[in-house]
Amino acid sequence: MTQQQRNELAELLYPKATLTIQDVEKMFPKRTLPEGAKVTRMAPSPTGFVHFGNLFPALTSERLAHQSGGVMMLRIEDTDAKRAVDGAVEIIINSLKHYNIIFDEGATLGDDVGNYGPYYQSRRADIYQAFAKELIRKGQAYPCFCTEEDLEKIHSEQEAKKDNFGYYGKYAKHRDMSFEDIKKELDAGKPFALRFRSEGNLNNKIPFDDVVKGHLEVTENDIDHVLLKSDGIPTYHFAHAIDDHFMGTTHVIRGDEWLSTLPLHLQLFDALGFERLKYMHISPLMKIDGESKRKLSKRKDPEAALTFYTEMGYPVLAVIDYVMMLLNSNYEEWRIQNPAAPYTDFEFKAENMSVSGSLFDIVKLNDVSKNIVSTMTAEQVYDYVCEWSEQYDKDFYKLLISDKDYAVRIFNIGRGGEKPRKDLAVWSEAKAYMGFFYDDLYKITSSLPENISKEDAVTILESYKNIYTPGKTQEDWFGDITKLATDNGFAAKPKEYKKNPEMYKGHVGDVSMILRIAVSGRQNSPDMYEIMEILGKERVIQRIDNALKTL
RNA sequence: GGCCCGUUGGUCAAGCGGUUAAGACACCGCCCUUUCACGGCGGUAUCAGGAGUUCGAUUCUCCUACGGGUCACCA
Repeated sequence: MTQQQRNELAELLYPKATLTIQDVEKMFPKRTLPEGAKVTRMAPSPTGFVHFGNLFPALTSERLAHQSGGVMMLRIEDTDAKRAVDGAVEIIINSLKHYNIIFDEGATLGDDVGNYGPYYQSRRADIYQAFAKELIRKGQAYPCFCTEEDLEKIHSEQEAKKDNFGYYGKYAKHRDMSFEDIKKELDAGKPFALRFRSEGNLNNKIPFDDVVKGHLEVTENDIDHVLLKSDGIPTYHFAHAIDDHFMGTTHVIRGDEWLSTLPLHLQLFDALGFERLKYMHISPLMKIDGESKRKLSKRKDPEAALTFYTEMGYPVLAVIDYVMMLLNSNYEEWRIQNPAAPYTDFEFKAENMSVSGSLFDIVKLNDVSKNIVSTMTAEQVYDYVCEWSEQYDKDFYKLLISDKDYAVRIFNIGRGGEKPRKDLAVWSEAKAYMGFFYDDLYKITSSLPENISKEDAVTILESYKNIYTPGKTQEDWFGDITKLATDNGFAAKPKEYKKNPEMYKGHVGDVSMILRIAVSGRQNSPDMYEIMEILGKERVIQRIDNALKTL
């Protein structure tokens, strides 16, 4: 084909695309940012599902951009109309916002924000086509008239011959069509896709330095990938090259499933005359499934959905901390030294990122969460539990807001000080933890331990009713219980009992247990003294009476 | 199958030629303790295998095994 014909072909193929590359260059001036500022982006397709794994590149992008005085963009990759879901963009923005990931630029629920838009790829067709035409003129792209069936046939032929899959070499039948033949197909109204004319060779390796993975050696790409689909909309690869170039992205942060198409992307940047960008490929989050590991799956694993964490009531900061720990190996150490510092104080470094994929460990998440919750004030915990229950447990919510002071006092048990209680990991556990404080939820669910007779229990409860006086110091309060123990043949200290078990019915702990079961309805509870102080005399007596009837 | 990446205790991992191979979670034991939780102390447990380079390999090279990813007009 002559240069003349190629020029003509470009017009023939995309007659409506009048934008030139000079126009595009004028549309997107270079960014002026401080030295070292990173420009990152999140580029989801609008499928309406935000995966837990999406948090990894998202948080990485956010931290790197914002801690360097850079910019983080949201670009919607809606080039595949089949996959688009209504309301998906809203879900993406809101879910990420929930995890403190806020975009400086890009798609919003209203108008785009920023000077490098549109940030919806479906609205950038003319931009892509300007470059497509340029590639056609340079002989680096050509139309392919294969139908879906044609491509399937090629695929099965390759399967049979055990050849590599793809549109390349002898399988690329439209690669060298003459101008006249192309014209004939076009005149016949045949749809076409625009393919990249790859000069790559499988025998050549491309050395490449990934910011996370380090030095890699990838094989050149020899497949003539589709650049523009038959509807004139680009594939991801072509859009990625053009958008990230003109939007001024400095670091492309994405999952490492993209590593295999990296050679194509590099090729495209070269062909378009763009300077190559820095890439950070992040390993996927894995999950153990029987004997083997696999990617955390949207279909099989409920914890893959971001909504799972909201429903369970994981504190946002706990989830962020857990992700940060997996992302940067020294984050956990930093957190131990700075238990209450905001995570944004931590210096996030690409070189501390893990090269291989890690297993999702919900037990660890729970531990992280307990630590986070233990640093909160009672008031904060109250607010979070209210926020959660308003949505997921309305009855409990009503109880909580009916008397805020009461609830805050409950959450305050064991809180603050050097060694705070670490009991709550998720808000959904709150009800089981402290529900018994509310008469509606109080119920004796535990029977007496075997070593305590019913008679003793009755005697002790009856006597305690007469003794109990609120407002004492904890010391005096416990003195009463100790006396009750010794008066009834129980040892004052567990150690005395252990020394001479035959001399006693039990020890003071057993006496406490009787009261605990009566007052809280169960064998485990936070500090009894504080519980009684919060419940107040009337409720305590009521419950003892109830226990007397029930036991 | 081709191509690419990876492999330190059950999990997350530090390590970047010479270490008693950190730390955290989990587990077990002891201590503290009126229950639970917390906390303290201690313990079990790891360099996938094989060659090579080296005075010396967890660290470097190669091979094997295993695991993962990917091979669309999806992103």
